[in-house]
Amino acid sequence: MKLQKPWWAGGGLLNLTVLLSLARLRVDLDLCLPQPAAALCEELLPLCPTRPACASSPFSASEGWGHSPELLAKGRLLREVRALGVPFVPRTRVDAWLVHSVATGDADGAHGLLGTAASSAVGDGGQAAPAGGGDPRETHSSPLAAEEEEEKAAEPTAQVQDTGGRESQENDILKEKSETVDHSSQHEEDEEGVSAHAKSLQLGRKDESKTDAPAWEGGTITESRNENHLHRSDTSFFLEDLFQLLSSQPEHSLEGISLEDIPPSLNSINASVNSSAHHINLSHAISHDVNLHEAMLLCPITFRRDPAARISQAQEPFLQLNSHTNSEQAIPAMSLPTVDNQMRTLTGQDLLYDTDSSIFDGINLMSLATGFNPLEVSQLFEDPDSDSGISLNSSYNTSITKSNSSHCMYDGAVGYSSDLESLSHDLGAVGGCCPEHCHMDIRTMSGFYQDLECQQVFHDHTYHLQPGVPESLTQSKKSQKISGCLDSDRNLSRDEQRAKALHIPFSVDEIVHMPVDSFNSMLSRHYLSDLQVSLIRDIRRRGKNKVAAQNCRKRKLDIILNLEDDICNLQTQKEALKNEQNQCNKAIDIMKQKLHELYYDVFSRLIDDQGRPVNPNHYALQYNNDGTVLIVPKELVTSGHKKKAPKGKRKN
DNA sequence: GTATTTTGTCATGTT
DNA sequence: CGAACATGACAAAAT
Repeated sequence: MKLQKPWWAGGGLLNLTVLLSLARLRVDLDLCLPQPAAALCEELLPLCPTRPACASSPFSASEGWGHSPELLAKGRLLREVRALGVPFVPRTRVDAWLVHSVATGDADGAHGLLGTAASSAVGDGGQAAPAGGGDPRETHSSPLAAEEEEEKAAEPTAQVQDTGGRESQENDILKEKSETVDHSSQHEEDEEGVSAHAKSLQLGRKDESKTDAPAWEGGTITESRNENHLHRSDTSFFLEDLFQLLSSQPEHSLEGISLEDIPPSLNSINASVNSSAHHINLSHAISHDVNLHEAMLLCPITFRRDPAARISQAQEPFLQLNSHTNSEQAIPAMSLPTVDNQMRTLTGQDLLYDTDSSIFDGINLMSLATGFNPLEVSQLFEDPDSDSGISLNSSYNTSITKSNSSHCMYDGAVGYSSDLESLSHDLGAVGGCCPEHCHMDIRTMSGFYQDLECQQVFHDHTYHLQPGVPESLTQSKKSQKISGCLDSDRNLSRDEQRAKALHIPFSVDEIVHMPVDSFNSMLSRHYLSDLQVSLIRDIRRRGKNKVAAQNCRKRKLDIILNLEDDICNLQTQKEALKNEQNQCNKAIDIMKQKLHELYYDVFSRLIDDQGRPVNPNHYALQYNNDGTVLIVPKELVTSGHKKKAPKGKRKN
């Protein structure tokens, strides 16, 4: 059951009203409806009057809904609901919404469409309510509606105080609406007869509202709601809920709540919403479900690592708001003061707060629908290492059950953390190494938490941290505290640990660096077992070998560095030799050129017997050892037959 | 989670 | 021959 990314996720306008309602309905549908019905719910989403696309005037028929294809499509979809076999029961609120949606616009079209949908429902034996039977304005005209209005005017203060109050109020409103609908329905019963099924549904709704109100006081709001959601098996109920929720949010917006009562983090959302959709009052939505996950998430953020966290300013009101909600419920789960729990919670905060708020709502609503504790579900998202919700779930259960036994606090967290497991592994045994340490910490912190008992939500498992302490410091202290059990042993080398285990009365340094004579005399002077002597010799051997290895590596490194230096020197030398070679080549070229010029100069001065100039191409100069120079034909020179020039010319 | 570096250790050879 | 040392190889820890 995974909430897919919806149409609103990418936009700047976050319609929480629709978001929350649809998220819940999707959960419900996924749980209870056949798949086509859930898909149909998806199809119905765009029809939401508060959707940004038509949010400019959600209930203005002339702008958004009068003659709108959405309305016609809605009628088509209503027919499809029935065609899918979903026992859709168009109760008065659905009809009321339809009528209300088109009341200011094309009433005829609305009635026509409504008649189409309703008649289809009637044809199936469903309860087809008259179009005007459930008109909210008519409902409000009733005495009960008047009371509702009065309550709405009188209750904002209570709504600001806690989210549970808002929920209970909402439930009261729903109940009263249901009762109001009942009144109208009873009139309809006389004419058309109300199905017992619809009655049971309404009774179920009443029960739900009855159980919800005290539920939060008892700290089991999620459980009660879960039960209700799980017991919902009638799909028509949810389809009606869809329409009801799509339509009722603007009507039931809690006008008494000002934006100041909304945390800044949500005010920003509200501001963006208000900027583009003036008719959407998000107060109701915000006070409805968001606070549930805020209650679940914000309290632990007191210890957030990042002081610049964007929610830091919003925490305090929620701490007070939600502590009532969770404190009683959370106490059984509080006895998990494990480091890893804290880490998980904190990292989970980071994760969760960087996550789209829709996921929170999804979590929360999933929890409502599936029976998971919100914390439990959130932990599923908290654990970055976990790829299995099952394992987390089991871990959670383990921690709860074991912590209830009030034994060593570490017991409850055994299943939580691979880190802790590894730590325990390194310790040999956490409880074995420093149980006193752990219990001492718990005892010393108990007073602190008694002070915070009514303020802190213990659910977050971070109660063992002192607020205000930066998490980085706390983490380091935590790791030090944990490793403190180990430090005495863990900082020792293996040989030192072995020597300590065998109670060898010498230090490793002594054993290793002692001269051989002293070493032998030391062994002879002390009565040592063979095991001890063997270990001492091993320690000495390993210690010396360790030093030797270090020296060897150092030496090797030096050799490498020297070789690198040699390479550099040789490269420099090579470059110098190359330059020298180039200079020599240049000198040779110059000399060749001069020789060539001289050659031709000599031939230019030579003449043969007839007084003609000697062609240098046919003759060459031959230098003899005695210093004489002969003019030799080239063919004789090349053939190796060195003969004196027959002409015996001499250089002038 | 992987790749690289550092470190400790062992086996073996040399001095 | 034994001790000390040197060094390659390997694995574990650290980065």
